[in-house]
Amino acid sequence: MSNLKIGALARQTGTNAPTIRYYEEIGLLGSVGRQAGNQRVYSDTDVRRLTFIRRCREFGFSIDQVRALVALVQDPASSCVHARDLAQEHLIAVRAKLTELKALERSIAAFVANCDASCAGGAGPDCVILEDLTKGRTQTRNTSGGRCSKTSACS
Amino acid sequence: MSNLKIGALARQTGTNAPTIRYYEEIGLLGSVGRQAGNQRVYSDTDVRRLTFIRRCREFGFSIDQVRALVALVQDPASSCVHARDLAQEHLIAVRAKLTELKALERSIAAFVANCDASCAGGAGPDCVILEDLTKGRTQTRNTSGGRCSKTSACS
DNA sequence: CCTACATCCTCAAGTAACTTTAGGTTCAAG
DNA sequence: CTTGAACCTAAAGTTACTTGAGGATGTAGG
Repeated sequence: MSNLKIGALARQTGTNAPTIRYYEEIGLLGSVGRQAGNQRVYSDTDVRRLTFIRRCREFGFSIDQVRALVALVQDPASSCVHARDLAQEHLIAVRAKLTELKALERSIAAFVANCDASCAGGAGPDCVILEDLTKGRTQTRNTSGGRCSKTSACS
Repeated sequence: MSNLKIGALARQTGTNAPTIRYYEEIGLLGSVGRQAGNQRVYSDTDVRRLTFIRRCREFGFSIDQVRALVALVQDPASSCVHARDLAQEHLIAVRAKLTELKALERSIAAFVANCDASCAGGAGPDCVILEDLTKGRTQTRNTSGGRCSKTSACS
């Protein structure tokens, strides 16, 4: 019953105002009340609903998944076990992404380390590290055999 | 000098043919030769270049960053230290994302665990776990106090 | 040589989840 | 009563592609 305008709702939920309008447009927020001057008015219910939506989005759920979750919360006949299952499914995806990202982190770190070790100041076209990228996986290479090393720069 | 057609190049580099055409369109692949019948022909140089691009993309570099890296490799006056710096910058972003994702994983896992512990079979609207999502951070709650628990389902 | 059929071509539109821009109205303060 | 912040709608832009339509070309078998 706080009767917020869109700016206040935006601040309370950490959402941009256009995003809030967008959520309304795609039917995530249901119908919203209006003031005399056609400006949107939001209630506590709306605050809770948008908070829920934002949290789900932070959790990495897609808009469609959030739509399902919102329906779930609204529907008296639904079971929260369903929500659990959605979350479980999503957890698996997150863990896969996590694994990928870890591998990525190692690769880039290795790339940077290789640059530091064997390619300081070398020229682009002859750089052995850049060359690696055009071939197989970037991997730790022996620092001594490079064409451009600290002791023999290639430019 | 292998004179590949787009399909072969696609297979060799793990790229869809339309994506290759798209890269050409946005200027990532430069100008490509054509056969008599107007079909694209690719050389070993193209294979290397596309491989480089794909690897960079796998590394999570944006198209614009890849464009910079490609220019870097092409430019005889450039230094590979520049590439290192781009990578270093990207590494920081990846690590930030990694941290976020780890927190996310913990949150979702906690959510699922909470569901299992205190909300099995409960109805959506009354589910304390779903309710959590509309409030503060999801956190470990005491399993005994929930309104819908294994021993007292709420539907 | 002719017929399938795979592969290629271009151009246009679709995708997710918003953000940005343009041009105009309304509200709150002084 | 005026000024400036906040609001409104509608449309286009963003990223990195993917998908689809409709037609041309290349190749293998008969």
